[in-house]
Amino acid sequence: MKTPSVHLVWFRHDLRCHDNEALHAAFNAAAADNGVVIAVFIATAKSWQQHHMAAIRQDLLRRRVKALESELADLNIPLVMVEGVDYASCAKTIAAFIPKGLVALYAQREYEVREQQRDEQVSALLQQQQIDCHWFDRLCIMPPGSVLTQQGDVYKVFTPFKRNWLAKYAEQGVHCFAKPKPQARTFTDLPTFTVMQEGDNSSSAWPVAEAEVLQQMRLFCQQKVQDYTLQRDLPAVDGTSQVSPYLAIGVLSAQQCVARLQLEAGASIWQEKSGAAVWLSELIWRDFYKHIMLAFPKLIKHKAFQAETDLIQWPNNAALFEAWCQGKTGYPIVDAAMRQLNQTGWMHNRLRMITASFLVKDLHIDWRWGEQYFMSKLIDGDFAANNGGWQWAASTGTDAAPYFRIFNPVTQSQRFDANGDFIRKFIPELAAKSAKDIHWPHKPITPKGYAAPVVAHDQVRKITLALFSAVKNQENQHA
DNA sequence: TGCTGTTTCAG
DNA sequence: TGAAACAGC
Repeated sequence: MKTPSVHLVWFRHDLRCHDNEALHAAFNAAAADNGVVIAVFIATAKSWQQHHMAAIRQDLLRRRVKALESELADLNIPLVMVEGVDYASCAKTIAAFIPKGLVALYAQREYEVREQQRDEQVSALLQQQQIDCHWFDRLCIMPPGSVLTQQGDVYKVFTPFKRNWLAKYAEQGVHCFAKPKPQARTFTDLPTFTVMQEGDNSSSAWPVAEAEVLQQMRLFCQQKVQDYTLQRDLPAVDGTSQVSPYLAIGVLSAQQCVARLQLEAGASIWQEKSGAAVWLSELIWRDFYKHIMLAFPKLIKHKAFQAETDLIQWPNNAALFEAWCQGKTGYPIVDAAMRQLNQTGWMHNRLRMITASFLVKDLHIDWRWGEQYFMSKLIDGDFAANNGGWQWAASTGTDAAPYFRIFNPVTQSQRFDANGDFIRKFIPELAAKSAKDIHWPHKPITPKGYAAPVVAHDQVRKITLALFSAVKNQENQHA
């Protein structure tokens, strides 16, 4: 019997069967030439380590790949799970793996520098052997390059980007690809390979079955999104979608989120400040930061978008950094937030802004220290979103908060955790404090077991203003 | 999705 | 007296 043509889907950050364009295209091609579809995932622990990927995120990834294996098996697609090394060796791994009859590879494109290099190497290698590569731009809702100013430039400011994005969306909507039907034949003549290792199960609180994840997103769109505008800011309330870990590894696509939102919320997505519009806005931020990252590779090298802010000499006091990491700064909302991160691998977005502002503008520590720490702990750690968020908070980014926007951690705490419920949950030392006193528990004295404030906010904020205005003035003089 | 110090004005 | 508005950082 003749060897069938083989179509290989390479799963990376699109670990799903629904709305997977690469998988969909491979199916169509196999149907056309009477071939078969197979799939591969390559674990690259060394690269993940280099990128400071959190252990809990690595575990989520490995658990998800195992679940994907059985979901693909229902479609008669074998998923080969290889324990590789790093991005640089992926071409070698694939070369060693190439099955008999392979005619094409299908994958979703990624925009970080090393990921692009990896894909170029794989492209070159397969081209030598007359194997086609098909790359798909499905990581963003609107692919990079499709949302540009009238001059053809990449937007550097979010609001006009969003306006243009929404106009495109109004015009063309979003398309989702159906989950393929099981293929009639399957391919069993797989090469030998190093089997992927299991994770440490640290992410077990997060389900990984595709159906369950989809259901969570749908329930959010049905039941919670209408209250999102206000509820999303309260860390004590379960008012956010909680889909970020799944978007980060592609159990869900952002397109699926928008399509479902449209279905449930209808025209209210066009209504300013409706929950649907605000949640959609968050998804547009996700696109915005990815577009910016691709257009400005210096961001991947951890350079500040606003170059002059890299002239600031951050004191980088190691003891203060340690206090921040451990949640022992003496500022309850900051400490509760950091403990939530350390204990659960996730932090509420409002708290990400507060803790980031505090690290940079109260403790005077380089935002890159915080960026890396977040990556090393977050289950949803995504370079573009994390870097974008940090540069926004640190006032070094494109369309960032102005440098003089310095959060007062006590005011923020009073406003967004008014009863102190969130603080009490993560700081048992303060459990007895009243709603009034819990935000600043140091009067008349700091409770036993809780940290004294490591800095005085009203003093350090003035130093921040001076640090920034010095480099801004320098900039003006050069100009 | 800012804070702070100051001014203004109704009551 | 305190809410609201405002300007500057």
